[in-house]
Amino acid sequence: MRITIPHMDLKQIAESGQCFRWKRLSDDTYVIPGERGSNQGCEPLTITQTGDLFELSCSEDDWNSQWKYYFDMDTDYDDVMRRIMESDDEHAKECYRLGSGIRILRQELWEMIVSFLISQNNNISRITNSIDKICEKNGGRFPYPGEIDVSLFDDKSLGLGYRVPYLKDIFTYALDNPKWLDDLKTMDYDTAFNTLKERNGIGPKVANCICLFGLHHTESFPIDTHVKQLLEAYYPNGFDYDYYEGIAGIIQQYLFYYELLQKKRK
DNA sequence: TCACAGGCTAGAG
DNA sequence: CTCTAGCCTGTG
Repeated sequence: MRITIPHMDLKQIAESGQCFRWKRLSDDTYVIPGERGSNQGCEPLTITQTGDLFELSCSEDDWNSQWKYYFDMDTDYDDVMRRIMESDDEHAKECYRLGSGIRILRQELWEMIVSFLISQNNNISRITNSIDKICEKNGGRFPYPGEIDVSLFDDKSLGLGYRVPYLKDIFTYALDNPKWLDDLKTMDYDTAFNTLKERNGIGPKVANCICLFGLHHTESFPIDTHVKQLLEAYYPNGFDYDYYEGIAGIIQQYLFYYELLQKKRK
């Protein structure tokens, strides 16, 4: 099927660091795994972009029942644009010019927890590599609690390093506490953040990433080394979190993406 | 060789 | 409370 979608750029999303299992076929075409949580067994989606027109390999029913939600079509990105343009935040405006096609995908919570646990003190190629290999060991599907033996993480070829015990702990905990994931989904941002931080290997940065990308708490503002640097460079007097109430996390994505582009140029 | 990469933990002060 | 060494490991 075909559909026009505003404020969406596949390359920008793919490089914004929120998804680790998109397969790039070209700058305009990506394959996105279909299986996610309770939707396991669904076909992967091939999506091609031409301007704001998108060609998708799924049916209109699949779009309405699943992918439309995944691409966050129920968030008002026109309003986000307005909030930036009506501000006096010149740096945010500049970032928005380059990254206005970024959306906060509605990805599956468990996959985000595991992915961002692996992401700490790590680089993108190693993260995707580790996740790919873990999925390989599970028949190409992302493993859910109980689906795999946690001793699998000891395999050195996965390149997980010191994060191995974190992964074993979280898989064991989620299996022993089957309500945990669903409970997280009902919590407000602060409660979810603190509940996540109770787990071994989840600190403030990882917890915020899970809140933003796994629970879609768009007020969550993860601060990694890059964001820390850009805040010091562009916001010496402090970032106005209050002005961006409710959408600071989306703004963070624009700032972060811009920062990556600048660093790539060097 | 050495710093660094989408950080966290534990221990010291 | 804040601060920081050490942690796995591939990359430049």
